[in-house]
Amino acid sequence: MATIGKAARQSGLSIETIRFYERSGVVPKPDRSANNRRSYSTEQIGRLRLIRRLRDLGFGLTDAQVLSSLAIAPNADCHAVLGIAQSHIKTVRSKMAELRKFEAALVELTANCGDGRVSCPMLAQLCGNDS
Amino acid sequence: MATIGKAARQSGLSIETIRFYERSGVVPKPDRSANNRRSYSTEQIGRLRLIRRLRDLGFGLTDAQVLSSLAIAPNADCHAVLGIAQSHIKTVRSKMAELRKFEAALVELTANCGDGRVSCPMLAQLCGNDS
DNA sequence: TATAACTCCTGTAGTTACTACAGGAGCAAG
DNA sequence: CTTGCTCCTGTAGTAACTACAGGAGTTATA
Repeated sequence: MATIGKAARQSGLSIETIRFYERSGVVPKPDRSANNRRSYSTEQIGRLRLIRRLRDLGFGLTDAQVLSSLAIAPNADCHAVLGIAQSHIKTVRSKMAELRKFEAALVELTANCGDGRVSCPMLAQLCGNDS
Repeated sequence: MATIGKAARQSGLSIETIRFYERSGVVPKPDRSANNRRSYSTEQIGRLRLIRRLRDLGFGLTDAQVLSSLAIAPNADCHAVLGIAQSHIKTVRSKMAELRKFEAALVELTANCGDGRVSCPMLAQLCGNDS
């Protein structure tokens, strides 16, 4: 059984984040030791580490909570996992598409910019009346 | 001079968003008509529309505020505009790189998933102790 | 043994960029 | 005279933390 500091070091999360996860129900409340300190088992630390990895992959906390629950279920439903993961892949791809559009527009807008003229062609173009 | 509803329709922002921009100092407070209603000039509506377009390009509100101020300055400093825009392009590109990493990892993790096995290879891999 | 340094506790407020009310008021049409 | 439209202020909620304040217990050193 480890203190929250050790759990933080071993999971890669901060102490504050672990307390926040507990407060918002992402992980179950751990036991408390005699002096009211939180006490984590290796399984619980593993769960925290899994959640950190899922977050590192861009999953939302809700997904991370569901997936980490599925991970400890004895007969984890792989199809449910796959569904969440594929939906997340779709989200990631549509965000990438959005960013690509941003980039193209920005590169075009700034193409004529900064050549020493007084008024800015980028803002001039964006100030136009047509949508 | 237009009401906030008209300003919203003409700028593409919602009424609530315009009030929020005013509250947080992104745009200056407009005049009020006799019955305490906000009253917008065409210049102010243009500024709101510019801010919406900058937001649509992914600029943060702080950048949008600075850029929309530069837009109405008589001798707008094009280099300042260019600096903000290029910094934003960098941000967009690094976010894209991050998403590409997410996508690659997710595709790999889910490659062996969902073939009817009982335990999930994706979660099994993420539960590992290394890293 | 005293004290300094460290970790832990609870609770609250701040971040970004809004969105969604609650509760009220002025104004026009039926 | 009531219904409906727009407007007003103010507050609270969203995602996922982060950063304290203020206090208490624990450990290391002088």
